[in-house]
Amino acid sequence: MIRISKETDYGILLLSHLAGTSKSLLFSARELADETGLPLPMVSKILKTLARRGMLISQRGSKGGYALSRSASQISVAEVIAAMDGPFAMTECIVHPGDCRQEHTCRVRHNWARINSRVKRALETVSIAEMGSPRESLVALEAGMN
Amino acid sequence: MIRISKETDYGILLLSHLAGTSKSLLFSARELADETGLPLPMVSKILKTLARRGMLISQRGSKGGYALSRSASQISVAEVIAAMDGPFAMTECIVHPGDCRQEHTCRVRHNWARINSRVKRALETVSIAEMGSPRESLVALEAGMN
DNA sequence: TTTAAATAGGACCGGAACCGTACCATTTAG
DNA sequence: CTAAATGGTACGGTTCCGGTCCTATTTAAA
Repeated sequence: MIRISKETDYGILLLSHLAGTSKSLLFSARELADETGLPLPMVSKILKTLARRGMLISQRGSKGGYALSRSASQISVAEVIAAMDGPFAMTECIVHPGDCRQEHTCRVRHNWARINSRVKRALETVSIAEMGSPRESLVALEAGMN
Repeated sequence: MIRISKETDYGILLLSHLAGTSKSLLFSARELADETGLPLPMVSKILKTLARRGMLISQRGSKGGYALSRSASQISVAEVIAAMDGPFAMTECIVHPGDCRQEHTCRVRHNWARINSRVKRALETVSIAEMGSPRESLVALEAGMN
C-alpha cells in the first residue's frame, strides 16, 4: 500500500520529539521511549541506526544519550527515510537497474523515474521541525504543489 | 523502501501496454503475457483484479479478453494503485485511525496526512496514457511541482 | 577502583505479507 | 459439443519486518 516502514515512521516521530522539546540537548533512549510511549528496545534500535547514519550524535556512558546532529529545520523527511529504509524508490528498477529482464523494452520506466524524483523532491521540502509543529507547517510543500 | 507492490507495477505496465497499441480493442491474457514477457498466471491474476475494480471491461468465452473501460488519458496512476494495493496511504494511521495508541498525542499525524494527500494528488495528475509514452509526458506533474 | 548507566552492534525469531502457481467453475463463439 | 477464454479462490514458498535480547564498550560518579 505504499507505506513507509514502521521503523521509519517511529524514527521521524522520535526526531520530531527531539526537535519539539526545549529541554536539555541529550536524551536517553529510555527517556524517549517513556515520552513517546514506544517500546524501549525498538526506540534504542532506531536511535542507533539514526546515529550511525549521521542524523544524531551520540554520547556513550553514564549520562549519555542522543541529540540532533543539525538544526531540526535542516533535516528533511526524505533524508530520514533514506537513512532508515535505504534509497527512496517506488519501483524495483530504480534501485537495482538490470535486475528486470523487461528493462530495455519497458515503456514506463522513464516515467516512473520522473514520478519518483518528484515525490522525493516533495519530501525533501519538509523538515523535521515542520513535522513536529501542529499548524502553519509544510509551507514549502503547500506552496510548491498547488 | 516505499515501494509499490510488484502486482501494482505490473498492472500499470499492462494498462500502459493496452493504451499504447492501436490494435484491436480486446486483448487476451495470453497475448498480453507474450507481449510484455510477464508470466501468464500473474498477468491473468492482475487482469482479473483490474476488471473487478472497473479499470478494465472483460469479455468471457472464446475470443474473449480485456479492454480499457475508459480512455487511457482518463485513468490515473493513483487510481490503479488504489485498485491493486488498496487506499493510498504512507502511514498506518491514515488507513486505520484508532489502531495507534499514540494517536491522540501524536504530533506528526496531521502533517503525514498532508504529505499523503500531496503525493496522492501528484499521482492523480499522471494518466496511464502518459505512462506509456516515452517523452513529452508527465506535463501536468512537471508543471505542478516546479 | 568499582559500579551503574548508557550506547554499539549484532543475532535471533515468529508472523505476516508478498509473489507466483494451480485448480475448478463459468461463459461463449464456432 | 468443444475449445478458448475469464472468474474466483486456495495454496505454498520465500522473503521481509517488527520486535526482543544478549554481549561488549564507554563513561560519570561514588
